[in-house]
Amino acid sequence: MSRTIPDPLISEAAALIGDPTRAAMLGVLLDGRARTAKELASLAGVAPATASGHIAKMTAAGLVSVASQGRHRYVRLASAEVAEILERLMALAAFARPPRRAVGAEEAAFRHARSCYDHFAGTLSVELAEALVRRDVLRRGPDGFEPTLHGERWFRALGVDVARARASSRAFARCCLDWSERRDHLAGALGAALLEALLAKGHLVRRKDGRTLDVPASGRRFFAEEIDRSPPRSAAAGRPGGEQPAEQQRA
Amino acid sequence: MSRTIPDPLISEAAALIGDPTRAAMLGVLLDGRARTAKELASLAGVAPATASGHIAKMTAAGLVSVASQGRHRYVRLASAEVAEILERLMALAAFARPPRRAVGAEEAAFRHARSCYDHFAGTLSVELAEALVRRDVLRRGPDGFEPTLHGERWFRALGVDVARARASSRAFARCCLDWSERRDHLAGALGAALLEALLAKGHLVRRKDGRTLDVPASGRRFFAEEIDRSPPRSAAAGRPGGEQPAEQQRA
DNA sequence: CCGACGCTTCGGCCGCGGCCGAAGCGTCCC
DNA sequence: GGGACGCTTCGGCCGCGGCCGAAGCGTCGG
Repeated sequence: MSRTIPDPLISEAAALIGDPTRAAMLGVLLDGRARTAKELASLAGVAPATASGHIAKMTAAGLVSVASQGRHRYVRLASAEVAEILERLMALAAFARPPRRAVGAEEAAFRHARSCYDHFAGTLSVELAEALVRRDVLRRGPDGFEPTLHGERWFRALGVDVARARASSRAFARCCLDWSERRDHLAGALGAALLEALLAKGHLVRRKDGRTLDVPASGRRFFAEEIDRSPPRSAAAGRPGGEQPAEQQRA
Repeated sequence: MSRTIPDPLISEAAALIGDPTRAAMLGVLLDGRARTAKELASLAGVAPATASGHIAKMTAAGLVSVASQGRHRYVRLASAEVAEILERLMALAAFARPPRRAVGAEEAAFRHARSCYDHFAGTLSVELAEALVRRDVLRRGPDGFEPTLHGERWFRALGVDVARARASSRAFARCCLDWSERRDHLAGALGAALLEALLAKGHLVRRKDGRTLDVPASGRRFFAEEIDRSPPRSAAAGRPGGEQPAEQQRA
């Protein structure tokens, strides 16, 4: 019997992602930053020659894009779509396998606040997005979220250039499903601008390696303020401050 | 340097999907129907022994689930999440590669109306979902769509048991991004019930093989009626980015 | 009870593809 | 110009994993 239309399409990209070395590289790139080929090689634990081959393949398949700059070649994820697929694959694996062991402080922090490609993800980001919807800063629209007029002021007050984000060629304010939370948070150009602003204001701080975002005191104040400003939606919603309350999920 | 947390998680599932034979099987299962191991073997073009091994691996990883029934073992996709990841991978491949050749009638029909796991997808489904939103039958809510009170009547008139869909353990009315359209359509328990009802009423007819859905005369009348009942939204419905030439409106 | 059938397990074959070191090319900086 | 550095290409090694046929187990039906 003839195979139906879609199969070779599916397997191509998946086979690329499926190699552990390439997956490690993509995992690194998930923070949205660009990396040189050598950096990726050492982070993934292979020789530069090997990494080079991987990068070439992933570029051809549209998973990553490369920018030459001097004698360096900077590699980054090709698009937010790629990032989202990677996040979903993580979600799949996390729920298919048993929860293994209790989560450590490292992983708790990672689930709490991290960067996903170029925007803000994790428990805290989901709570923020939901609070913004309750406060009528954001509304759900046909293409994800949409800031209200009142909401545009909120973003501007944070230092986000809403007009520039809207003018961007990419989706303006998509919603992105969080793998650890299974709830939406703000992505797209506006999400990226928001993360940028939160970093600039020092409410979030990137760790040097990895995607985990630390939440310093000023950030804890900020999020507590913004999230609690609206009627609590349920008993469990609170606790934005602590970054390692042994967030044990699922028995 | 130590690899960051997520990599092995990502590559596991992806490696499974990445094998062409397994991808072929998953592609077949994307129509939501359960298949016996032998059927899958012949559809994927391998010996039963080979297929058996693949099925075991995919089951362990939570990609498919198996139900023994007499001497048959029925295989189906494990969840709507898996189906969505597969659809997204297709989208990625379709946009990374050039459109290759002009789309044939086969593929045009496939893009127009097909089943995606257990719900209705394709151009027509996207148009229907958007029309239902315009007519206030559906609204966008925090977890995808939500039927209005008036909308519940609409669904019931079609023979959809809304209360049962809502009681189901799975997500009630998620929105699912269409790979060929890049726009949302109705998924989740309500989406599944809707497809069921449309098939029962004869507005859609499954082809024996593959996921393409044919739209007989009664269905064409139904969709024309339901979609046109609201003001047209704009001249060109699609995003300018991915133009599909000759989206022939099947006869 | 026996044969047909569906499925799985086992053993062995084989090829694809990841890996590296060495060599080559381009860029930068002294 | 020369050397250090980043990256790529090439050749060759090697192991993982997909594939099959044969054999074994369970189920169904006459």
